[in-house]
Amino acid sequence: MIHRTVIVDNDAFRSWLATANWDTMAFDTETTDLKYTELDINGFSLCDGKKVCYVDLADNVQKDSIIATLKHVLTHPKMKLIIMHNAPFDLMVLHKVGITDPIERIFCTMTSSYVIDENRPSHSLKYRASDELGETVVSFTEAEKEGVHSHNFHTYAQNDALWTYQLFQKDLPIIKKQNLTMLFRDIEMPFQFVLRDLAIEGVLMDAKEMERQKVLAEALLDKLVIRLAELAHIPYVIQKGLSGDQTAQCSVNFNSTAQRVDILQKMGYTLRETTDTGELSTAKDVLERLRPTGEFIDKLIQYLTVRKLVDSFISKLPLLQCSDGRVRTSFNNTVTGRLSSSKPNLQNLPSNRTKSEFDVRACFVAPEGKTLIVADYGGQELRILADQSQDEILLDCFNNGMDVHLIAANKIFGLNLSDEVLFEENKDHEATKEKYKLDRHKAKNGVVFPIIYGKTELGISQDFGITVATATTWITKFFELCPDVHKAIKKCHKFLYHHKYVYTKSGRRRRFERIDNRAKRQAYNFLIQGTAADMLKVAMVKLRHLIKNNPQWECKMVLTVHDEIVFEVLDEYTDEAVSKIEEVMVNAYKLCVPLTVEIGVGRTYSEAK
DNA sequence: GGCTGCGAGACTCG
DNA sequence: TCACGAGTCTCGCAGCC
Repeated sequence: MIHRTVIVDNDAFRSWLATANWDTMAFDTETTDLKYTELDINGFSLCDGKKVCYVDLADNVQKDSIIATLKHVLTHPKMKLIIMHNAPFDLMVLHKVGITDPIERIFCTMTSSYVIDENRPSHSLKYRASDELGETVVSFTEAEKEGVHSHNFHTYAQNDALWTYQLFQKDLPIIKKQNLTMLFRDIEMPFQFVLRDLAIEGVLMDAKEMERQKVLAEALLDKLVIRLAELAHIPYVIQKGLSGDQTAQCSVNFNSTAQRVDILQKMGYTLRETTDTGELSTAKDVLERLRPTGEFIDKLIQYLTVRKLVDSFISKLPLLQCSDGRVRTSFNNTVTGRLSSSKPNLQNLPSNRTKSEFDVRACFVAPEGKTLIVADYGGQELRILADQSQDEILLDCFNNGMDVHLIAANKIFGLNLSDEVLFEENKDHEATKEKYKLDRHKAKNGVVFPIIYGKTELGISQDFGITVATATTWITKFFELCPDVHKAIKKCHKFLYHHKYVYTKSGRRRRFERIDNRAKRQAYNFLIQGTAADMLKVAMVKLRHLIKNNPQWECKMVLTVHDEIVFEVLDEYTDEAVSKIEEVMVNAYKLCVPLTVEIGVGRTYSEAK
């Protein structure tokens, strides 16, 4: 039977600690909000395996002295391990109340849950407590009903620490048994502090610039609606708002798929492609095919593009800006080991490669006196492919500075290029690369990656509007060029068939219940993407130490997008930081081929990218 | 008649 | 059945009060 206590004063907390086991403690916080700038602490619970306490800090006059005692505990050399569920969050709360440097030996039971079995329906504490510990779980809303000082709330909070401790006891031996220790202890746990720092920092957003673009975009959308209505012979009205602004409205909503089908058919267009459910599709590639037929399609594509931009980014991002002007996304550690970003998703900001007048990335900026640095791994996935497959041609390319995409284009499309121009150092390389830009791009994004990840000849023929026979030749030619890649993929499938899982060189696993063609594709993709994720995590842990050791830079990691890391740094230290960051990233992870890092700097994310 | 939840379709990124 | 991974928007329908 676990001994439960509720504590409201510092003396009682100290006497609870006097008889507690300091070696290993589970810790959990209760807060008022989820974002760093907005949150305050309501209390925290601790569990040493034998007893559990909840320390109630809401409206508590002794809050400061209790936090000081907590700081003493969490930074004390006697403390060997702090266990948390979703560690970055609790670490962030600690940081907010001034406990910035707790001991770094931690165990996150949410992360252990996913490295042990990424296929669980949920890794949340409540789900695990119910599913694995057989506990009856109460929701936060239910627990909070009678207030944060109620018995129910205290019990709820105590359970969080207790269950976290019990899950730790359950997970630790499994991690050892499944050889997940290196991945968990040496990559994922140090990485929790990187996630904490990202959650604390956020990235600064220029709300004025966002608003300026919004006004322009809304005006353009109105013009487009009017023109579309005219071309389709649909009546429209212009409505005047209270502040003198105008909006155009017509009876057709061009943003509705069903209504688009309707109006296009009325105008005499023939739609052929269908969606998954057999309905007629009006997706962008369908419209692109119709574009040469006139102004209506052209304007419709433009309308849909700008509509998406406004609805998903320009209108929504300001709503999620924190009180200090920064935007704090939630980073989630997911099935492939890659991070994902939500509320808001900052990993899918439009790239502005097409140089449109709207540039969302230009709204993400460095504070006054600072510069943004964007560092990304060049050809990361292909380098990992070279390492994983030990393909002679790929190893040769990367070790001797050859342009692998141009080589692929040369082989697949029969460009008849001389061997010399394939070297990046060659004087004619840049000109050749420019001349065959489209073929190179087509080989890279349309053929090589899709083939590696399992695209079929049918899929490729549909993408390019070519015959299946031609698509088959492309695939054959690619595998003739890189036969060891073909062998590696087959080897992966064979391993998958026997073991029902695959693993990366960092020991990260992905398990499959059913082995079918989809699982085969996912498995090989995982070997590459999962390794890329490990690489990024290792690099970011090392970069965190680099930044810590150079406080004069006032450098912060503010964002990461799969193969890319964004920093802000004091203007005068930009050059120094750039060279050190590059050095750390290039040496972060050992492959059989060298890693390269491309670095851009600028006042905005757009400039630096 | 209005609200909510959900699937579909579409689009953004690496 | 037909490259992998992610999140999120709007539309339009079903079900509920």
